[in-house]
Amino acid sequence: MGLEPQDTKARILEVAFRLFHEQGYHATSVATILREAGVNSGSLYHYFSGKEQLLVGVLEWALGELRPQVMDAVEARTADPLERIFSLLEQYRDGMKLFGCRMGCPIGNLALEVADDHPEARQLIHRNFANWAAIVKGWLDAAGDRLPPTCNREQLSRMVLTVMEGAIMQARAAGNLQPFDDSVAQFRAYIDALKREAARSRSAVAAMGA
Amino acid sequence: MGLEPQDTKARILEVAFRLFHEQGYHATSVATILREAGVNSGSLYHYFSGKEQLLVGVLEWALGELRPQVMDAVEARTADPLERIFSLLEQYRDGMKLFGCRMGCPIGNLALEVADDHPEARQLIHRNFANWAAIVKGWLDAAGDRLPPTCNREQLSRMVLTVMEGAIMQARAAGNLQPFDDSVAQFRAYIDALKREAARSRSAVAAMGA
DNA sequence: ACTCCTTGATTGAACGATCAATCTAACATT
DNA sequence: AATGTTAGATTGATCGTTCAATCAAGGAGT
Repeated sequence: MGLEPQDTKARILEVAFRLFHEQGYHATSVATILREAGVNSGSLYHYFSGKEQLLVGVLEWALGELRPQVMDAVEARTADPLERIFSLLEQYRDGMKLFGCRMGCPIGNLALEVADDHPEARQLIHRNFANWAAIVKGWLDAAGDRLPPTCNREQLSRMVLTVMEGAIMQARAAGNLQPFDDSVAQFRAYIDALKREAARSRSAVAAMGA
Repeated sequence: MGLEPQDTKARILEVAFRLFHEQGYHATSVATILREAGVNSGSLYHYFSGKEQLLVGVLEWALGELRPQVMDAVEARTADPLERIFSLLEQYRDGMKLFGCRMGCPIGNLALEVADDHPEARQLIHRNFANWAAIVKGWLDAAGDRLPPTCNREQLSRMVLTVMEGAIMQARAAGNLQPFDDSVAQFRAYIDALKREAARSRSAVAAMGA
């Protein structure tokens, strides 16, 4: 074929990622991956020693996809660092709406399905989460004194991920976006409270300086 | 046998619930359920038309277990309605710690694994969540004017579930409880902010009345 | 008390389908 | 020729499910 050498492996990874996202890990058969990727079993087992290592490969691949596929779009669309958080949440919301409140977060799904049984996969899921939260923490840092000086921004960045994953889970169960919107509304109320607290802190410092 | 008629069915439900929780739905084979419950396949298919209907049975059974197995313990241990929320979160934390950050919430796991494919199961998962959140909303209502009058308590009760599920997911991925504790700490900061706001609102009303 | 019939529960071997994985042979490029 | 890659039939195990047979228990009729 006229395809370059690494093309088959990339196609396997993309298809596997998509199918794991759509159906879950256990519900996705190797045969289905092969069929949809247009690849024979020999090729798959040439690149991956088994289904479990394919999962590992997918999670490693996902690590590199987060920034270009998700975060760059958010940063391009929204300049304000705090609003970027809600822009990110809205982007996941759009995805949910597009798929009829299905599928949700590909990493989150795998976290609950395979984390207990596959240590290597668990570690990579953790790194995907840490990667996600680290970018959000960058935005929180960029917010400077718009957040209170006492605010633990690493903690808060994890909270953002918590809200997103919990909100998605409930939206899937409900079959509609209301639990998602409710959670985001409450989280915005929290951020607003933090902003007001920071404003009081700033004016107190200003009064001190005067 | 000396066993009453419904004993076999109950044993199947309990074992299936436990195995779905430990391993997930797809990863649990009917054969394993049969073996661990000490039941033959014919008996299972006498009570349930298939694995999918067994899942439905498990979710219906879980509906009735929430209050006696989970919520009653919280209400007995903690009287203050707002603190009951954190007592509930701590109870799930204890469970996670006991199992080495594994398993997590049985309903949450099924939500992400089967909600898309089994409409009847999705609806029951939703009812389990709604049941959980409704009890929490009862506590929020009982908090009276310790929360701001503008506070949407139904929204907030969903937020509590969001925090728990998101926190559990990250704790499983990390293999430790820090993301869980971080999320709860942030949520406590939010509740504290709401309490302060309510206090300001009360004193304002008092000033009006004076 | 005795037999007959029904009912619901249980047994466990067996089924076809599908699972992940393996194998050898062939292909492409260098 | 050597190496890396692909083709695709094939393996044995396991999957969810079926089904004819068995068992225990309880009326109904005599």
